Amino acid sequence: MDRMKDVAAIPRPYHHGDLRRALIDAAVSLVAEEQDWSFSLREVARRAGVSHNAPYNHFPEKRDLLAAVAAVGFETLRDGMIASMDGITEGKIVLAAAAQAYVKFATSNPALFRLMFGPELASSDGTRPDLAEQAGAEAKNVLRGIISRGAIEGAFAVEKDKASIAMAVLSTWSAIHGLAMLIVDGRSDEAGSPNVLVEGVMQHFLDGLRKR
Amino acid sequence: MDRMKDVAAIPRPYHHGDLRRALIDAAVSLVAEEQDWSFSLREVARRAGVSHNAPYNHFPEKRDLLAAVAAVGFETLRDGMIASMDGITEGKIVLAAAAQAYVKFATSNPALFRLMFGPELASSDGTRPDLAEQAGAEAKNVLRGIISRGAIEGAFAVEKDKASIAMAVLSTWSAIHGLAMLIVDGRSDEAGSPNVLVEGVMQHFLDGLRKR
DNA sequence: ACCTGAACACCGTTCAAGT
DNA sequence: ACCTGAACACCGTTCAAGT
Repeated sequence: MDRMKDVAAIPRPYHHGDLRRALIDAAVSLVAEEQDWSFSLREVARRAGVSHNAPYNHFPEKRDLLAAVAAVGFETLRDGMIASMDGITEGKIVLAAAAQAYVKFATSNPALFRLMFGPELASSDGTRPDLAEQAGAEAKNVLRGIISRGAIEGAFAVEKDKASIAMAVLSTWSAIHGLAMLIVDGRSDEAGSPNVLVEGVMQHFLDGLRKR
Repeated sequence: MDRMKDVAAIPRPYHHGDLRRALIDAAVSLVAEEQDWSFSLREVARRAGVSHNAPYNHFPEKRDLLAAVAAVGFETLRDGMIASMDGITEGKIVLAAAAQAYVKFATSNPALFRLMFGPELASSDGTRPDLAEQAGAEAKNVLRGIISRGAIEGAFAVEKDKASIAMAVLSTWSAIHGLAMLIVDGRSDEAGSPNVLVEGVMQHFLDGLRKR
């Protein structure tokens, strides 16, 4: 993520070495700094030290640059989830770890998280750039892997058929994603650190809000 | 500049009758039409038939107009939830009905829903305009009411103390809100209508993903 | 192929002035 | 108190031209 140093050292030729990369890096920084992606494309170009429409050689529209930023975010999110599961075998604990990583990512990168799931990436015709579409599926796939394995090993009360697993994945993702969103949006005014809240939600989710 | 011939022979007076209301109405329509709130304040003014900076007499910034739009949305959401519960007494069914209303609102007004929970309403100093802050608490309060009553009546396995109920409310809200967001964002590619998905999630949530 | 500079049609916001 | 018009400093995007 920090490959900006070597670029600055070299005297800039007419053709930027890797402008595409530099633009994405600048945009990622701007999202983090301003907690927002309302910055102008011209500002991104300024940061990269190029003219205000050099970006158009690499991204047809501002939206496409944002999609590339989102893709970086999805990679980081997926990597974080996978790393959090390392060495854990028990189904529910793997799930809890992944949930913690998910919410941790969201609270650490609130604006990026919102951008990743926002509508800004959709084009006018409703389609999403491939980059973001594909990248977005990855976090879900990690959850799917956990649920599938849990179902097969009997850790969860989920049938092994595809539809049941898909529904269980959606339910699980909803709970985690909703919590992350509410925290990021400042709508969770309960006391307690994110970790505690994740624990609480996963507890309710795994045990159910049923009467015993 | 184009002082149009008054169609209905009603000469528009220098002072608009209720410009504030007209601006909010125009903005609500624009959010629905464009599925987006990137429209300009000038466009809103045009729709209301006033000069491009008449709005500043009623809203210090564009953001404040959007906050008023969000507040309208929160009222509608709350009303929908309350109406859906009408006549139902059994705890879990009340909860399911409210969840359906919540997701129904989101899928019927995707852009408005996103605006309501988005960061666009927060002012630069991080505070949210009172309008949206207060309105946003209402949907949550409806859920709190359901959970509280369910806890007292023993419908849910939730302790009656304040902290337990607060946590249960957050868990429930997370599951419903997350599902709504994922559907609205087009990230739920499971087959099935929203209603079926809500049912599935509530089922998992109430029964728990535990091994029986 | 990649980048620049001028140009176009917009914005949000401010300000002095009108009613 | 509420509204207007001109003005300012911006945008995103297009285009012809440079390397």
